[in-house]
Parts: sequence; C-alpha cells; structure tokens
Amino acid sequence: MRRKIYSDKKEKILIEAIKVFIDKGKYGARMQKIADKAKINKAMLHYYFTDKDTLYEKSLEYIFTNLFLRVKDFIDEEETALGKINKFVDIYIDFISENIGIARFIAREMADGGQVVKKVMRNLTRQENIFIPLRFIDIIDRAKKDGEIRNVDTVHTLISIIGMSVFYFIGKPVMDAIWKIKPEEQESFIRARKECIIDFINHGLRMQARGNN
Amino acid sequence: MRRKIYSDKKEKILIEAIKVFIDKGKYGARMQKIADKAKINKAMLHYYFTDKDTLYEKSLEYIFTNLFLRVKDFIDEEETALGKINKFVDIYIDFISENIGIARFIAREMADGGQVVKKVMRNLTRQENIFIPLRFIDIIDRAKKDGEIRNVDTVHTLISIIGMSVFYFIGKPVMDAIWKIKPEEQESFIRARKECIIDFINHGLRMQARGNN
DNA sequence: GTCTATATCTCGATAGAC
DNA sequence: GTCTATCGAGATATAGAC
Repeated sequence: MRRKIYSDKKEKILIEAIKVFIDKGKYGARMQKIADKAKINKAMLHYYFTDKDTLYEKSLEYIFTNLFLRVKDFIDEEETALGKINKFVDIYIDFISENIGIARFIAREMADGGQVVKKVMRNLTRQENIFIPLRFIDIIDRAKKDGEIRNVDTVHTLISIIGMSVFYFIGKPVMDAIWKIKPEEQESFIRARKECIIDFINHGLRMQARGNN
Repeated sequence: MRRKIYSDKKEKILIEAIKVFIDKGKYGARMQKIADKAKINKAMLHYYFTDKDTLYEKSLEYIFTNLFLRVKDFIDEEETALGKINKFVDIYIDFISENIGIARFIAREMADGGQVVKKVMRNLTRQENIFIPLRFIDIIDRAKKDGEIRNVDTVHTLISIIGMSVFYFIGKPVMDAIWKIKPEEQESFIRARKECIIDFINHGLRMQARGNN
C-alpha cells in the first residue's frame, strides 16, 4: 500500500538523519554525523538534500507520512465513536513506543515554533486528502449528537486525549527516573499506561447510565 | 518568603538567558545575544557563569525553584483530594500561560534527554525538602483509600493530569494553527482548556454516586 | 569587576578533480 | 554520482590591559 517516494539511498539517509535529529535536535545535529551513519561523505549529503534545513524538513515529512498512513487505515472502519477513540489511543501509543524518539522529535520541533511541521502538514493534507485531527473532531461531534458521550468541548477533549497519550514519551528519560521504572518493567508500564488512559477516557466521557453501572 | 539566591545582576542575566534559551533552545542560543539583552559584554557573562552549560543549568534551576515554590504554597492547605487536584490544574495552567515559553523550555530539555533537569531536580529536592510529584502520589493514594475517587492507577493518573495540562502549551504555535485560534480568542480558549480538564478529571476519577448524578 | 581584542575551533557548504 | 580538500562564517572562550 505504501507508495515509494524515495530511492533506497535517499531513504537510508533520511532514516539515519532522523536518528541524529532525535538524538541532538535540529541545531545540535551535525551533518558530518549523519553522513557517517548513512555511510556516505558529507558532500553527497548536500548533493542529495541541498542543505540542513531541507534535510530536516524531509525528515519530518517522512515521519508524518508514515504516522498518518498508519492512523488512516483504521479510522474508516465502522465502530462506535468511543471504540474509535480507544483504538486511536491503542495504535497511537504502539506507534510512539515502537518509535520512541519520534515523540521527542516532534515535541522539540513544536517547542521550536513548529514552522516546519506546519508546512509539512499543509503539504501532506493536500496530498493525502486526510487531516487526522479534523477527522477526530467529526467523530467526537457525532458521538455527542448520538448521545454516546457527554456534551464536552470537542477540541479540548481531543487535545486532552493526545496530551495524555504522548506526554509520557516526550519526557521519558525524566519520567522513568522520577517513577523509578526499571528497564525490565517498561513494557508492562506502557501497557498499563494505555489501559489507564482508555479507562480514564471511558469514565470521563461516557454518558452516565441512569441507575446502573 | 522567597529566599534571594542571586545578586540582582546575576538574576538579570538569568532572566535574559532564559528568554533566549526559550527562543532558540540550548544549542541555538547565542552567548552574545544573552549578553546583549542583559546589557553586559560577553566576557562578563563568562565571568559570572563560567560557560554555556553552567548558564543553562542555572537557568533551569531558577525556573524550577519558582515553579515548585508556587505549587508548594497551596498543596498543604486542607481540602479534599479532588479539590487539591482541581486547584493544581488551575494554578499550573495559570503559571504556564503567564510564562508561556517555560513549557517549551522544559519540553525541549526533556526531549534532549533530560540530564540537566534530572540533576536540577535532585538538588532541589534535597534543598527544599519537597518533591511535588511524590506529594501528589500521596494525595491520590489517600483519595483512593477514602473512597473519594475510583481505584485508578496512581502514577498513570498523575501523568495523565500533567499531560493534559501541559500539552497544549508545548505545541502552542501548531495548536493555534490547527484549531484556528485567533489572538483575541486565546484568553477564553485557555479558560475553556482549564474548565474542560477539570471537568474531565472530575468525571473520570470521581467515585460513581449510586442513584443520583 | 569591566572591556577589547583575539585565539581557537567547529560546522555547513562548495569548488573542482575524477 | 563520488570524493578530497578547503573556504569562510560564526561560535565559545580567554588573555590581558585597565
């Protein structure tokens, strides 16, 4: 299903560039380091991606393309709104914990003002004809109308859901230190994280059943 | 009540350094720029704070000292646990929205691996004999025992609360673009953010009353 | 404590041969 | 397309006069 956008060599460069950007940030990243990891020399790096800004932008674009395509697949499946939201949390956290640096990459970019991410999202929206956040707005709105969830503020609820899902991963090294999570406990910690968020959402949003529950 | 830790001059430097770190990040920040804004020359900057790493660390320490002292004041006041949590969200969001860059500063530091923030927190914990996150653990634990809130996972619930509170501010420029928040709407948006989080928490955590509501 | 001048170095980018 | 060598900007940090 995935369209091949880049040649193998360019893709290899992007993958290594992303690792270095995750590790050091846009300004801390070194072109030399990226070239080394991609096993090419620095001149070739500039040959393929012109300059650092371009490489950074293409790296973000690569990340978002994969993320959006992943979410897109399930979002159209028929289900209840709460089911969709639960599944979103499930898939989203899986994606982030498998690509543990990506939350940090995006967080840093946003903290930098998010100019590049805005540009990438604009392009991607046009290309893929899908803009995940707005699709979720629809889902929540409809669930309210159908009486499936309480009459909450749509946008703020969505921000809360994403914030809960992503925050731990942004601050992972610090979080793990504060809560004394040992390496061998990480997997179960993330599983519990998921369950707790979904439980929180279900109790926080679901229309109160009158009498029972 | 606040102890004076730094001379006026050093404090002035720290305040300006924080602004530049917020704007450009640790690696993007320029010592020259900080010196200019603090109205001293670059040599004096090194005279007072040795090098960039030290200045960065002291900047973070300054931020956390103020943040912790602010939260410390109310946390001892007697109240219900849900009341404390609600008030925490209230004060926390006020602090962040008044110091809009600080969330970004901390987010970036955490994305960088959080080594410095860990060190600062360790020192501060010793000094102030208070470590806010652990105090909140106690609050939530007691509320569970008292039957005030449901039997949720304590740590994950706390992470969720902080994540909901802080996430919008980390990604503010991008968020405002996605949700089309105009400058004149920001104040009411933040007010609504606060209300929605508190509402979410209360519905998500409170023990279900049997029969009514 | 203050300031000018400068040493030293690192990095992004490119020229130019192959 | 590939690679070596190098340029030149711009950064941190400091020496040394006052």
